[in-house]
Amino acid sequence: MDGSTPISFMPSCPAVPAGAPIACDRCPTRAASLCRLLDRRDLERLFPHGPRVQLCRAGTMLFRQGEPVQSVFILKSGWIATYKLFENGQRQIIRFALPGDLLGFEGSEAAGMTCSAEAITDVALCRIRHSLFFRVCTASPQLAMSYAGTLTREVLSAWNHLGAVGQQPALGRVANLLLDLHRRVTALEALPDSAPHGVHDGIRDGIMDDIAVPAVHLPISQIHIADATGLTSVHVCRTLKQMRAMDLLDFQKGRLVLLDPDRLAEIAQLDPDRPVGALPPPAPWAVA
Amino acid sequence: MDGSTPISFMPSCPAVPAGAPIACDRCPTRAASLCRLLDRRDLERLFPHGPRVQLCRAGTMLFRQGEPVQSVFILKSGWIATYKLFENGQRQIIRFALPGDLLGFEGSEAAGMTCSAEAITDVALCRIRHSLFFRVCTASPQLAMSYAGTLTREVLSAWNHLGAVGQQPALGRVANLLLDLHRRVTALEALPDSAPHGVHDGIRDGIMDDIAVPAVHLPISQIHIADATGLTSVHVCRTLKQMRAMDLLDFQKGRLVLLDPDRLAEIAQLDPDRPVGALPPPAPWAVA
DNA sequence: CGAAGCCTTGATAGCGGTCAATGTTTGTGG
DNA sequence: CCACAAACATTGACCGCTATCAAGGCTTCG
Repeated sequence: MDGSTPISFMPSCPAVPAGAPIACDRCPTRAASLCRLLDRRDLERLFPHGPRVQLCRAGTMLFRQGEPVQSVFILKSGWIATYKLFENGQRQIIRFALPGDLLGFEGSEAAGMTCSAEAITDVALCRIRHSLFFRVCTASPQLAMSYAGTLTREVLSAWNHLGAVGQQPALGRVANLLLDLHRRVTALEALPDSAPHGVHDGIRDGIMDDIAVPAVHLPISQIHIADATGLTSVHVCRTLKQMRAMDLLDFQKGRLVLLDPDRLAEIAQLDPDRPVGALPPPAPWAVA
Repeated sequence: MDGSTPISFMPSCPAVPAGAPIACDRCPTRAASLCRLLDRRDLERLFPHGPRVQLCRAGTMLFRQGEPVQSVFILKSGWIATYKLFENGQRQIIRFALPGDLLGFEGSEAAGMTCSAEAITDVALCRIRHSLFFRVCTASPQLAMSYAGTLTREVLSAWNHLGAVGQQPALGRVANLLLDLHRRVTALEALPDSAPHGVHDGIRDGIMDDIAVPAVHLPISQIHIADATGLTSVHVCRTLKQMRAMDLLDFQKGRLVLLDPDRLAEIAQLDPDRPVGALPPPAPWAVA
């Protein structure tokens, strides 16, 4: 591969013009511990010609259920949904990937990819061939354990999701999902050099609280919520209406405002905080 | 720690009398790739005084939701269920751990354990302190990647489970679960030196098939199935009855017979095969 | 301005939950 | 060996949460 050759593996994915390569310590978001742990040697092995970023438009399929395993992706900006399709035409959204998250490990040699991935917004991501990624991981225990940490967080998240979908009524499921997304978006925005993905308005509401209630932007529709929670969009609409009436939260046009976080947390029964960026200590070079 | 000191971290867990320590390459089951990859040096670090096995009675809690993270367990024999409890008293079984499976990574420093684990049958397991486990993994990239492989399989399993619970009706959920367990038990029994955990009867049924239909033993109740699938035990009972009437499968008193695997697979829409023991190439010493 | 996609709302129906009673199995102690 | 209790399985009656169907409104975009 030549450093000046633009990568283009999908028609609707215009490659970034191969100019100044975007180094990973200039990563717009550092949510993924991977980003924190990749040292220069790792980087050189992963990106022999400098890391490059691909851009994809909203709606692009990054991979499809059943395809052979090929690449892992580090999401740099934008949102991606992974989901399973069923024969009756329904789909289950498995997870929402946010900037810093890792994708492409949702398969095995034997079975191929078990999910499809679709860009919800325009996205930018780094693509790494599986073979290369695993070779580098195998050579760097720190990186391997960082990868393991990422996987662990995905498992915990999946189990939380499973608990909500399996045992909670509509109200709890929606609360669980929105609270989780809110937490993640907020954590992203708190990162030092993050691009402003969310809208902070500092709205004050009727609640007798001395702190402003911030609104965050979630680029998802009620249909996404429905497919993620195992409900129908019609019922999600009714549930959101109910939550508004209960002064729990307000979600309209992608604007989420938590009106009563405490009561919401009780309803959602979300796992306690999993700090997004705090788990592994940052590598020495990343501290500077 | 002295090699002759029996480990006893739970009242109802009689420690194995410290006799000949059970080496990991004598592992009764080798489902976990971890077991395959642990080389002698790893073993010595993990078990400075020789690996030992603890026995626990059915019903023992191995860890509880909210507890601080302490130990990792490699299950040697028996079944364990991990689950989340909700405030309304319901529980969601997250997964069934079978011999060879790894437990104890279901938490983080920040949040503690996010699940509880209870022995369904009498079990035997190796306990490893977290700090030690991660130290050894960090020192051995192969082991770290093996750990990552285990985590990946857990993620894929969780996502499959999530898809079933989120989008499939009762029939599909039960089919999905039983098919998955059947596959795993069968894979275990196929291992060279596995203890006979299942009952092979080679029953021939009305189906015009030239191979006998084997029955496997699943040590779970309809209540377990209900808690895992997000149904009630009453409805699981009805669903099993229906499946019997449809000549799909027969599950009674822990005896599972698949009568029509093809139709079942279609109903379950389970992910394609994830070979349990086949993923990582066995370490050289394990081949002998 | 028309089309497409999403949101909203109402009416109706069904899957699966709840409640309750009974049967079956297993284990324990007399 | 029997009595009894506990846990699980089974069945029926009834109900509620959520799906389905359908129609109309709102935005966005070409």
